Amino acid sequence: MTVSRVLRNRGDVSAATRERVLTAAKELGYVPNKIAGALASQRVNLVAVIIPSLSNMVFPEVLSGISQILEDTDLQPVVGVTDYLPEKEEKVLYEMLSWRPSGVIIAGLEHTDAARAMLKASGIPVVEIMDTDGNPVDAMVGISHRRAGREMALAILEAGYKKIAFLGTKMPLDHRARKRFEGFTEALAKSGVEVCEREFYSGGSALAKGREMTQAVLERTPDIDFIYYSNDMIGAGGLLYLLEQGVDIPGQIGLAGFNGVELLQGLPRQLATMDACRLDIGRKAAEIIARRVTEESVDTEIALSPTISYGDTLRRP
Amino acid sequence: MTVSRVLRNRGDVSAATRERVLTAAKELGYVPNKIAGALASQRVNLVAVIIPSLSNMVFPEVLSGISQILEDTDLQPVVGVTDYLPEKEEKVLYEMLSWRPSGVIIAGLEHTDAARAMLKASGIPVVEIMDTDGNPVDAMVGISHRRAGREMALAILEAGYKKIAFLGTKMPLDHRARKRFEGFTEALAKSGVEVCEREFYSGGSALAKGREMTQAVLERTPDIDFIYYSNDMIGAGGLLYLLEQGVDIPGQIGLAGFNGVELLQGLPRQLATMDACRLDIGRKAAEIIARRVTEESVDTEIALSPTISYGDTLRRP
DNA sequence: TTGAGTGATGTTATCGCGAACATGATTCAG
DNA sequence: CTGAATCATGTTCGCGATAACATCACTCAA
Repeated sequence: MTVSRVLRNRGDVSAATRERVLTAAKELGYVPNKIAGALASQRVNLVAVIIPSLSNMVFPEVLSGISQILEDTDLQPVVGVTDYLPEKEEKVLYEMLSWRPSGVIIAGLEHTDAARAMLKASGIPVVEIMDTDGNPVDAMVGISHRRAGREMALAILEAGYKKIAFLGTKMPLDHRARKRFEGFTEALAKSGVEVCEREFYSGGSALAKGREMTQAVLERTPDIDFIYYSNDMIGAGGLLYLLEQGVDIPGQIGLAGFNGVELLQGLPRQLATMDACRLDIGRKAAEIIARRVTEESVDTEIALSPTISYGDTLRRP
Repeated sequence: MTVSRVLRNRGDVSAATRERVLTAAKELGYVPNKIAGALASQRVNLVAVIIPSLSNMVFPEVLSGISQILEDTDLQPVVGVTDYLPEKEEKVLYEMLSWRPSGVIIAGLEHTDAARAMLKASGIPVVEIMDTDGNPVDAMVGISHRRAGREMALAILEAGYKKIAFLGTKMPLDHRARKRFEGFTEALAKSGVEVCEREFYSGGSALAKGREMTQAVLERTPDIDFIYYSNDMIGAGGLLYLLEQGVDIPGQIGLAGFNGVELLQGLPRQLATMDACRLDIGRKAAEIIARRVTEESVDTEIALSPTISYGDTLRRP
């Protein structure tokens, strides 16, 4: 018992015994068994973080925001990856919940019924992140992708572009990309404009895909004057390709991506984009969990507002 | 007890009761408590994976290799990030070991004494990955970065380059980058060549840094004819910069990076590089853990051989 | 001198499950 | 028809810590 007190800095222990315990522990290479500790105390200092992918760069950044905040608490993030598959999300969630974490941060608002039920039944704080177009189980932090698509559409129209193409990922599973696309086409439609070309990819090097798709749509429809990419990586690929072709950007063709990834800073031209507030989303989500764990109550719906960065590839209004 | 048997598919349970249990569990939203299960069975199906960073792209790929293999077992990876800090590594390791995982996969061979002691004392399989220049606590899977540096040096010399610069990360904490650099300079020295310029960065967008540093060294030493970058991202930045400047590559200046990242495929020219076998490292490491957990004994030292890819930026021999 | 207060340490029960063994029912070979 | 094997289910105990309470020694004010 005294050992337990020393190792947790709890209760009164004389300096002498504390010292003895500490040296003995070091000597024996003793590592306390958190499993037993958690079972006895009914507390687990883990926060389940469930995201679709680690190779998207977006998610490591969210994670980094989460870590920043949790580092000042005794909570620890544990990551699960779903590969954008609802069934895998359900499985991962089940696995994580069976460890009785102190909270869950999960990407997206779309989950299987079973997953949603588990989240509700878990009795722990749940923050759904990235997206705010929908109803959260508990709390949510993110941006409206529909609005992001709309705003980009308006900026493009305002800049005078008319023949607009959309290049993106195959979207059945990426709801946020889908919502951006929907918002985008909606806003164009209101001005009587229709996307004149669209192309979707999956897998492969995004940069290379951006090139290929850009080339493909321009071959089919040479008079395109704007291309909206569903992410910056393929946008960067397209930008590199068009520059090589000697196309005047943003005069002849304008370009925009989405995410505001750091990578863009090294490109020959700054691609127009929209910041997805990734770091902030992670931080805010972690804050909600941290507060909730300490019994405070908090705002549960936070919609951040991304702003357009015009870069060098979209004429300013 | 019967419930336990049903939920773990162990022992005999009649189809009827199994059914009853399953429906009851679903109805109640029952999620078994792994904490108690682990405590009772002394088995935890987690594998601790400890890596320096998630934003390096190298590590997500290693992780993906690990996941691929572990998916066919009942093991699950749990990731800890150290930010290249030895003390944080120690802390993360301690935290993870206190959950009594079934195995540890940890990047690098350099750890604090305490960390090494914990690994030894843990009594579970430990695989140190990425690097083979040193002595593992238990098993190791990786490539020799020293040799990678040497081989690149030889290829460069063979191609006839003479004024060679090195651009990389600030290395005190990135031992693998350091070893590559050491192998590189060593091999050059054997041919009486010395690196004529070197520059190190930390933080920021790697692509942008690659540009800046390339510009900087060329301003200082305009007659450089080869630049070896410690990773592909800064190499890509340098490549983009030099192409903009209208430099003849690989005639006037040759370039090479390291890692073989997918990104390169979308660049205007293919950067010379060396594959770090990331996916393979992850797979092999996971295999070792999986085998060991099932009592099989396995090879414990696996050195993979990366090969040079000449791309378009290094003259072929 | 006393007894309340505090500081340091010990004791016991408990967390929710699984291992090991126990039990009762059924099957089946000889 | 019997005894052994098999199947289905139940019982008991213990995993390694913590919560809650208990104990004992000591201090100090009234």
